[in-house]
Amino acid sequence: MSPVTIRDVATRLNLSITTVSRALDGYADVAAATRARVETAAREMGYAPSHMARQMRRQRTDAIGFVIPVTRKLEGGSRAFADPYFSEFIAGLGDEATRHRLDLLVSVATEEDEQPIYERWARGRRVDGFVLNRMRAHDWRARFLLRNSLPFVANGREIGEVTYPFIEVDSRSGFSQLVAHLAGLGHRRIAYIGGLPNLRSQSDRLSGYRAGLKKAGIAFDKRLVAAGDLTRQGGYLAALELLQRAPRPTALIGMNDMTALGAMRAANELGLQVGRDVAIAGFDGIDDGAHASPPLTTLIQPAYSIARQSVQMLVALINGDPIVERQIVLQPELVARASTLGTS
Amino acid sequence: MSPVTIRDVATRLNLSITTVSRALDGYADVAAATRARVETAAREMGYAPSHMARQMRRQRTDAIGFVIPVTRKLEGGSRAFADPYFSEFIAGLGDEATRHRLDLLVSVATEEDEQPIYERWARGRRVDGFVLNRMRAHDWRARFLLRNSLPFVANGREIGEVTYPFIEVDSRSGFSQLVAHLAGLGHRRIAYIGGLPNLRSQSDRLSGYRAGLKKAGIAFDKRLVAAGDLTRQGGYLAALELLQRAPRPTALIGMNDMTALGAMRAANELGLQVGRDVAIAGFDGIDDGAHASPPLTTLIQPAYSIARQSVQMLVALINGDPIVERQIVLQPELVARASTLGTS
DNA sequence: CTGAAAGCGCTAACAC
DNA sequence: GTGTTAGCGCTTTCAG
Repeated sequence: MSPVTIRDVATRLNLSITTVSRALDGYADVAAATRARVETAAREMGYAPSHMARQMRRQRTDAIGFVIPVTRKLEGGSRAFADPYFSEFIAGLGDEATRHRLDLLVSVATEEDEQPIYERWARGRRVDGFVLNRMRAHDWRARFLLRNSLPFVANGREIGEVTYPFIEVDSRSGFSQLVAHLAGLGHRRIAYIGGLPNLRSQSDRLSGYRAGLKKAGIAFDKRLVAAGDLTRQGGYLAALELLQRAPRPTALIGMNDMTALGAMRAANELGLQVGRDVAIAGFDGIDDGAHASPPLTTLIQPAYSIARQSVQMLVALINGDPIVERQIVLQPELVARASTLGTS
Repeated sequence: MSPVTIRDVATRLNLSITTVSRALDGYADVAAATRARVETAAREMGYAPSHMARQMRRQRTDAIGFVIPVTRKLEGGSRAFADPYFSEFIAGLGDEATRHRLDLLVSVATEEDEQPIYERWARGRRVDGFVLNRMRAHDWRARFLLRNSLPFVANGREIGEVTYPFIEVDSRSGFSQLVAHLAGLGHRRIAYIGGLPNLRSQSDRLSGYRAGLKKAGIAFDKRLVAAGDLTRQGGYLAALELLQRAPRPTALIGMNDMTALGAMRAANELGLQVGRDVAIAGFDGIDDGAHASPPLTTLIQPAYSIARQSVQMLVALINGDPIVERQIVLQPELVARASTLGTS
């Protein structure tokens, strides 16, 4: 059963394919009666325009691309994006893409093996545009796409002045707030578990942390800063070490929620009760944090709606429509829960 | 900077586009010298074949489609696939697709709004094949794709004899094992929190549960069966109710890990210590279970490798290659952890 | 209001 | 070994 083409419909109606095409596309210059006939026939014959032919003709793919970043492969070569932040993000991309009748192409890659994917999609003009996530301090992807004049929207941005459109969460101010929150609860030894040093957000968050300390009149102590890798495991390991130092930190901030959840686990294993013996907070606002025991204090960044907005901007970019705001900075929302408040 | 086409390369070299095409595709009947010239020129000019044109000509999209199932929308219209099982699954699909130089098209949909997506992809011939997940007892998708002769691989299968290729985890035997495990630990009042009744896996798992009870000489009590919806929240609510009944069940089995994790939360809130006061177990083997406190006893189903195998089968199907095993049934692996063993 | 014709960029028969 | 040609299925001028 080979698929029915526009030509089949035209033949059966003794019309030209032109007319069929226009009738179906809702052009005004088609007789109402003709349009009706065409529509009926098309439905009966199960005709749907070939996407390939259409995109070939219009030089548009009607697809956007997103490469899901993963920190590292798991044992056995397996590779999951363990961070639910991306689940929400993808749901947002998918929903908004569908609203614009766009398809979403995804791939999963570490920083090491992402390049071939971007090249394949870009050079083969597989997608009309990209959404970029987890921007690095210096990010070849932005330069590459700019050079190939492919539209993209970044979540976060590189260091320095930047002309491309982005949506960013002001994590500097967020972490400063978080420190203030903890200092307000009486904490003085507040540790920080960061991430990969080349991430833009790493420097932002760390500097927010330092700014918060300063404001609270607490001296920065670099021994209270540990490196994670944005995963639960990374947070776990870093916290395990931090919490066995003397004097022990009384509060721990994870660069993201997964890190903080890992830290909670470490605390548990060391027999410390989170919220009472040690305060722990994260950043992202993922569901798992809200459902952890105790529930995790965090800064919420609205992944779902950021994703949707990103797609909206991208669509405008692709269509050459004017964009109201090209560079958006959102404020994260501090949600204090039992992991720092101690009440359960 | 309009993209460079095969014609540009041909013109510059005074060759026909045919020769260029063949040189680049590695055909044997091209002079070595010519091939070298072509390759150099192509590289210099930054030529890459247009994917659109190529797929148009070959009548292949080189893409496969996967619709991520979500149980329901979250508040505010947001819609995340909260189940990390799918993160792993997608990573598997993505990796294997890449290995075959295929792209992965994804969308996120509830059972109510999935249909337009399948139709769009199928009718517009947007993908070469599909991977289906969370099969229902009666699943229109299988029938639809069969009717449109579009290749697909199912994870799980409908009720009754089925001719299409699938990969399935024998959850019936898994749940029977799980009950045996709990009965072996002395439990007699073992509750079960299920899912949506139309899911094939629901009936399988429930019947595995009943088989396990029977083997252990425990009478089935329908008051010990509650309905969840595969989400943490669903498990939480169901467990809350079950655990307040008298006599209280001493063990709880969740249809999947998310359900079990929700149940753990409910137990916590009721002041019950999981592993000591109540045993809880799930199914899936997601990372969150391993990292929960206490770690969750579960049946592991290898999402990542199932996904990869599915893609392999799909590729064979698409290419018309012979398939060694069309219908694969895997055994889940029981991993007993502290949530049932009580040791911490 | 409708139709003929030109291509989008590529591949694959089929000649030479 | 290389070139000519005919499309893949559609949209879009441009004529009628």
